[in-house]
Amino acid sequence: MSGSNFKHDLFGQFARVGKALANGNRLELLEFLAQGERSVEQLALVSGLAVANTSQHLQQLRQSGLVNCRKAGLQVFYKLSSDDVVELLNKLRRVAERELADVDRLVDTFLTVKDNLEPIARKELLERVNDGLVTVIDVRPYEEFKAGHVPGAISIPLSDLHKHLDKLGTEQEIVAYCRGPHCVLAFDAVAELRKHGRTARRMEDGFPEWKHAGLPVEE
Amino acid sequence: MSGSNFKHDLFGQFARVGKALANGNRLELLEFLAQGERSVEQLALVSGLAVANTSQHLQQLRQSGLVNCRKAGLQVFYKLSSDDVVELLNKLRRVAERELADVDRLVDTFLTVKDNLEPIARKELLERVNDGLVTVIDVRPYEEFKAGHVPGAISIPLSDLHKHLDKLGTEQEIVAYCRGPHCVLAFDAVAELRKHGRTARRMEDGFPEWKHAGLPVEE
DNA sequence: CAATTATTCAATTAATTACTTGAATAAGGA
DNA sequence: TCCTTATTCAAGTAATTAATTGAATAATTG
Repeated sequence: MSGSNFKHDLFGQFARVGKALANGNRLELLEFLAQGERSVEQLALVSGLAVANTSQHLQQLRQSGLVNCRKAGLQVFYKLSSDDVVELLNKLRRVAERELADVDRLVDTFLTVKDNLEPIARKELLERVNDGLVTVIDVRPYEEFKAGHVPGAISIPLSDLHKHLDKLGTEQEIVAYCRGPHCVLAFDAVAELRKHGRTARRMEDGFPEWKHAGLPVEE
Repeated sequence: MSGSNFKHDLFGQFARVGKALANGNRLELLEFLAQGERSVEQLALVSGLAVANTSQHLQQLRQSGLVNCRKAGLQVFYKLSSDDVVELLNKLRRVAERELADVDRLVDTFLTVKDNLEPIARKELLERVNDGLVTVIDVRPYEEFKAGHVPGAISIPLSDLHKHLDKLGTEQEIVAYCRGPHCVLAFDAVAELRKHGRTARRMEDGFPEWKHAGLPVEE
């Protein structure tokens, strides 16, 4: 029986799970799913992928056993299939962060996937703004800021960020926001700020969602 | 800097590690490397890949930070870059196994075999060896046996098993072990032995784990 | 120095994967 | 019943990846 291909099949099966982790978009979907159950549409929005494409990625994840789904009315909700998957993602993230930190052009301080992904909630931000604990910056183009913004926020379009760095102290936490969950302006702003030693996070979603949640708006 | 899509880069970097895990042959190489440092040639031999191909896989693994290497004379020795990698592999294995257990077509071939081949725990084995109740066979290549093995075990490389069948009586239980939890040598050996009417089981995990557990080793 | 050896490089081919597009389901509401 | 909506399917193209081959590097040995 020594000529068997059990071995080959076995590692092939392992690799199916590996393959599921081999694509940045799928990893992003998994990270969002780590926060809870989500519909296909939500996931498409947040990842910036086409719906059909998102659906296909999700099916791959399902076939490799990392997620499962339930249908509720018109929507299909996906979630991670077990805590093992969360742990697997954590390990993967740790290895990626630790190993790529030295080698790569992306400096260690901002290759922290989780921090970049875990934005500050709107309510928490509102409290902190009221207590004067954070500096909020609006990194959208000035026109959009003028049309309405989070109270107390200052306008620093991403392209001008470097000019305003000295205004932003290293003590107080900085929170950046932009157009919404699939806008990357705030991601890049946070990366830039961290590179210069500031403590920075993204705000949950973006201004449209802030306004839609009925929170105060300044014009 | 601000023109770059940081978010995209972030997950792209993250996926580099995922991609390294996306191929059965690379996973097999990693499993062997989990046992310790190995030369390219050794790895090629054990995995059945061409040397050039092995070398290329190893370079991919190195670029994703999972392994590193040192040159000693003519040879290049690769090893896992940290314990985090071992943990990552363990998580991957667990998730993959859980998935294999319920769903798949491979269930018919490999997994039902696996179920039939419930391994014997190391401690239990040790007791039985001491009481002379079992015959322990080491089915790894002779070189590996020579470098250290379970006390009292006899070396029967899988490829030679058929020649030694008559030595192995039908009365006493036979326990086979190999390199580790995903080395299939012992699986195949047990399958072969059972086919010939012997009572056979695998030992839990393999020799590296036995040694690591602080159990006695014979050289 | 020439020959040997282990490994890597470079170029080719075959296979797999990602994304897009437009159509098909399937559930719910008008 | 027909319309709308969320999701999936299927087909095509572009891009990436795996394996093979033969040549190129280095370190060692005779």
